[in-house]
Amino acid sequence: MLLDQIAVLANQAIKEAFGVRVSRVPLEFPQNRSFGDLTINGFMLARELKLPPAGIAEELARCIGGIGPIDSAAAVDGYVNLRLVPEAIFQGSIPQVLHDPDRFGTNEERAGKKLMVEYSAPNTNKPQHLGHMRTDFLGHSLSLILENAGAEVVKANLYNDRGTHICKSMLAYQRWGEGATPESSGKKGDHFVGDFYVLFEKRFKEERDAWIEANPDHYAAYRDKHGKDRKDRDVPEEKLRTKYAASFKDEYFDKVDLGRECQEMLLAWEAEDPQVRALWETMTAWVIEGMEKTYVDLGVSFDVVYRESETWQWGRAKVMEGLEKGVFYKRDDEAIEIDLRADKLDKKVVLRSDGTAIYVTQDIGTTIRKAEEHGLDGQVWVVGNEQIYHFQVLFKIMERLGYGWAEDLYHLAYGMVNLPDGRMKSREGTVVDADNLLTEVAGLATEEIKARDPTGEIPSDEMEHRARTIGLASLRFMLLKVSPKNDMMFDPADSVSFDGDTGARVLYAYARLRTMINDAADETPPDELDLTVLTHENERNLALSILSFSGTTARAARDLNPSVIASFLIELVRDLNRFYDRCPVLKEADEATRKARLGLCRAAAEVVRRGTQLLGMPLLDRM
RNA sequence: GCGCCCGUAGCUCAACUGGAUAGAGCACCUGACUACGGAUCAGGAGGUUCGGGGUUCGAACCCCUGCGGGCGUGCCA
Repeated sequence: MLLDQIAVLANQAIKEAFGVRVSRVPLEFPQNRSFGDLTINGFMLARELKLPPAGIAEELARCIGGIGPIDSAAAVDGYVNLRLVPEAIFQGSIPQVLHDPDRFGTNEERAGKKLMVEYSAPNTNKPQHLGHMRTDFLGHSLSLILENAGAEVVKANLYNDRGTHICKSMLAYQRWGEGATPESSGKKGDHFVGDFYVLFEKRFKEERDAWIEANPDHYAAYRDKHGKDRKDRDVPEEKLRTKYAASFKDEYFDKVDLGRECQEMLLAWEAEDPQVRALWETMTAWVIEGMEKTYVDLGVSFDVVYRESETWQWGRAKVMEGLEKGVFYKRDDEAIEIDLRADKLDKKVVLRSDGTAIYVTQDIGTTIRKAEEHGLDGQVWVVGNEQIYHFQVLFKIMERLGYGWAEDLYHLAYGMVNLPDGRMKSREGTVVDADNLLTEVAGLATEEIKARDPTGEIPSDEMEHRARTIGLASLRFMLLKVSPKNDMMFDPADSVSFDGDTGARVLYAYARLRTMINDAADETPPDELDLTVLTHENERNLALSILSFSGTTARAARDLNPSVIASFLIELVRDLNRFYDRCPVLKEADEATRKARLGLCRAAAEVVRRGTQLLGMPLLDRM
């Protein structure tokens, strides 16, 4: 590899000039290309060499200029800006890519590690929405990025298929479903069940409001207790009402028939009541069937699927072991707890006083089981940032239990997806449904394709295929280009824009390359190309962009961050478009130049393919 | 109350974790060879990086403080 070679040369120069080798040569692509092709950061070297940066840069520039692929070196403000021999840049990129495209851009960042990535973790009572799409895409892309970094990755999903929320839709169906099925109603299973979940919430609210109406004293009591804030001022009536109503969710759930029945149903489920279980089996199967269809449409997949209905009891035995080891202790009320205050966390109950499991109990069991079953070196959870505290607690518990791999557990806490008019609330129907969104975006892509196909030659099934591919790629790219940890804004109107920094632009660039390569029908082996004819700045920049791919994939793996790949693709595509604009390929008269440029195009196409592959984006040969 | 996260161009986001002149896209303005596919390219305008202190050769990034927003703080998930 060219970059490795330069790093070695630089280190030799450092040895000659300063008498010591450095642990890592800080070789970077400069943020501004006018500085040079590559740059060595003298400030970084200064730390290790304990000498002033400017002096280091000047000395190093003197030693290294003109050696091998380095054409010239200039010391500027503590940096050593390198200008490379053009042929080295092209030889270092084009044949490198073409000889083994699938190897180009792989790295050793996670070599030999076996890792599990858990993502999606849906509730099996409603269809997926935009928020799920972020974890679906992030988790899937991350798995690909880690594999590319040498890891063996197990993609895991966990269906949250038990609990109160599941009983809600079951109860609503039991009461008002009239024996309908997804087939009889013509709905996808997850949507069918989700509608009953919404219906439950609606009816529950009605019953709750009626109950409040009939029991004014109850609200009065609540007001007496919560009506003043800490500074003894009156809480505004409207706000108090809202809080009061919200408190029904748990505290007063059993005051309303529907709520009480829901709790009874959960108990019946846990007691394995055959009727309840039968209903549960049926409805869960409907949802899962619908959901798995959505996964196919989204292009995500899993190697193993856990179900909470199976895992929820796994943690008990582990908690008991921990109790014996003294990691946990039993409180007076029989609840089992851990005190994490020494680690800046709080006390946390890990098993209820009645011996039943809670969320952490389940996760304690599942985490250990996963590690043991699959012999994992580490685990990653792609879960929203509202659960940061939960994972801090979980990881600390693993550490206290003495698992060596505890330090290789990582919560990739992604931010919320907001809409222009606020946040999504499933109860208020302000969610963006995944299936609908896919269809909608595909529809808009169809318009764009038609606008470019005035003769209407594209057959309808091909049209459908292209539209869905463009739509999916656009959504993937849009959700992945933002740094995972940050909250993001999703404007549905923008999601269908095909100009600018979009997935469609990347697809377009690729399709353009493919048709060009096809039309050329030139299979000259890379070694037979005369690359010395490539002299244009735009050719050079494109090749440099290609060279930066490996560093990018390594960084993505190191930081568990797909967005750096997205940024890379945007820059690569920009360089590509600039290249096209100034450097004719098929129309080029000189045969050697035409072949060399075509080689550059073939290499670029492979890198676009590799990059999009890591984001899980589908591609098209024609658009 | 306490804890964590965030605040960068009108809008949506970057900035390789402390390094050069803070960069893209959208929107706005001006241009481009009858276009190897114009879903493009060239250019313009747009910034006190929320305010105020500090740390150092150097700060959007670290520390303190104030303001604004989000999320947590369950024997819920």
